[in-house]
Amino acid sequence: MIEENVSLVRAELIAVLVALGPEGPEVLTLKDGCMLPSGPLQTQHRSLQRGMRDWVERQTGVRPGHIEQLYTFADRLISDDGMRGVAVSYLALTPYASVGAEDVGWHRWYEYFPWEERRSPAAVRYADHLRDALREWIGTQPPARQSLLLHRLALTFGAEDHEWQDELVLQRYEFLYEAGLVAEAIEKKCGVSDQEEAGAGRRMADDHRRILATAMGRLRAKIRYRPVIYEMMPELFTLGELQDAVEHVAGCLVHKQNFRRQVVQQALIEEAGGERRSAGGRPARLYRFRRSLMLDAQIAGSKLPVVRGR
Amino acid sequence: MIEENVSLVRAELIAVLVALGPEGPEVLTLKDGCMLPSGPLQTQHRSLQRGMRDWVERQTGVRPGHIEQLYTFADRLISDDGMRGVAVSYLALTPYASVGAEDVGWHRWYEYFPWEERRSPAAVRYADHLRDALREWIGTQPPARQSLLLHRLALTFGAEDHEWQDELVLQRYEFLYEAGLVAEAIEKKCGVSDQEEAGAGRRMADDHRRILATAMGRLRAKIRYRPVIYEMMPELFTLGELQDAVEHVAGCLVHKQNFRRQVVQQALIEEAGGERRSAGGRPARLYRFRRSLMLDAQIAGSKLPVVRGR
DNA sequence: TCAAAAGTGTTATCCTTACACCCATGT
DNA sequence: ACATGGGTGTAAGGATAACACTTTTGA
Repeated sequence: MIEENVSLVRAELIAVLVALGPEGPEVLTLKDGCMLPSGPLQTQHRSLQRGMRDWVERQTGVRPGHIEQLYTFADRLISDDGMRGVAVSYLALTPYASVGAEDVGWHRWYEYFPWEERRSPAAVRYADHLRDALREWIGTQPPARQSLLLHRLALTFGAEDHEWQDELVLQRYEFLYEAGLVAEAIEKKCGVSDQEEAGAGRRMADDHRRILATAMGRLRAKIRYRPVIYEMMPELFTLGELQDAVEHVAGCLVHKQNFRRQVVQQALIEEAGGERRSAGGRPARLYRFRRSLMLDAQIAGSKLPVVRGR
Repeated sequence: MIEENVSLVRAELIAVLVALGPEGPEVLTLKDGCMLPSGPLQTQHRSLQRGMRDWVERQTGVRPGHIEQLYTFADRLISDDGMRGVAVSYLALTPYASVGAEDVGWHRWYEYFPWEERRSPAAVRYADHLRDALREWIGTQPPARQSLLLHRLALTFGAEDHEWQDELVLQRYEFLYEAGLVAEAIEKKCGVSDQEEAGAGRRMADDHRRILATAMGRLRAKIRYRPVIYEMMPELFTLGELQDAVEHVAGCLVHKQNFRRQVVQQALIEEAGGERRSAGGRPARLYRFRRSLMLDAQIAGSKLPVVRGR
């Protein structure tokens, strides 16, 4: 019954698990930071999502919480066994959990995308440096393409009265890839991987870093209009910690007073009673996310004031 | 090299092509309105998107314009040949084009989701009727579930000071499906398809109507913050026609004066010179979308004032 | 002359932004 | 006493919603 030309494929499931570590968002990886948890769809898997959960738990012991499909793509290359692959990628958010297994661990996502961290002037300078490198590369391109490329540069990296838009993570990564400024592109071209070489940011296997970029962009876009940040918070948290979480994910600073007001106005969180004392400063009240409103939260949406300035 | 348990699957590509017909949005269908264009990924296809385009053009002769991936899911059932399927669905927008082939044609999407058309009081009444039917069904459910279901009803169908949200197309369809109020669910349960029976809206094969609902929800959400509506407009159009298009897609009315002002402020369109005279009334100026701004449009976004009231 | 649709201008309201300031604690 | 982070109030600015009104056509 199988028609001519119809290719059977192996379906690969790839997961980007994100949690908030002590110093910002981290991704769950295998192979010492080089791979995302992944595995083929198996016969016993009753759905794609189930299959993904299964692989993540088997490989890392971590249970994904909030799950969302990211993107599906076909492998560029035919693998050894002549079989083609279709990869379905997922984003999953979870509270921070320790992992035991060998070679499995959390890595700060700004290790992979250092130019996306813009909470300090030094970090912004790194992005500026990359923008210059890109501009230089554009100079080497056919003149006819240059004006379009420069425009694209302005839109993605913020220049000529365009603002830096934090959700364009994938677009920036792809631009750097095209310009040969990330390790994966260099290897693809030269055939060699000179270990820790010229490329910007830490590399990953295959197109896993591309998938990570997709996840990051999606998450940054989403926290602005859906209260997904709470999926990554511990049971109890202070408003300061919540703000910190948002700033780390968004990669930019937030106006404190307005943030607080809007968050409490949403009424998605409630005071838990009790406070947390940190080193120096007034103790902060503890809050908890109102789980009973999960349904509303999924549907209704809520915007966080991710704005400039402290 | 193939491991135990690893299932090979056939990858199916499914397309929802939407265009604006004379009386609102229409979907491109096969089999006299019962199926979406679709076909398996083939060896010669260089990417999923390419494969989808290929099938659409082969089956219908129509060229998809703006394309966007919707969702990927695994078939619930194993098909005759014991092979499992993974379906990747796409949304594509195009200007209205006539089709020649047999059994191929455009169908108004409100044929499939009559309750989503809310531009007239009569149409709103139909949605109200369905809400009542759902409430009745909820009464037959286990008491423990009822309060949750009622809450969900309020959120999705708008009740108890919740507003009707036009982008929740899928959530509403799924709710109706669960309650056995659409034809597909009735057939699944009884095993028979009594032709044009009790179910609300026109039925489709398999879960194609579910995919259509996903597409509709996505499109409705998107026109609010990205100027995708222009992908469906003809080369030249008047502001009135543009507003009509938005209203038909969103399924609700828009404030005329504010719509116009915001649209021209966006500066994404330009006057084309010349006017169009319709039956009665002052002739309207013609505009065209500034194709040179496509790049900005894709990235920057632009919001349309989709609000209540005429 | 009237209905119908295009097009312009102005006002009220709300939400966002920004700033100024007080409070409680550790050192 | 003062540095640090928590917490509150309030005024300026901008975007949106709503309204009233003029213009140009066909019947």
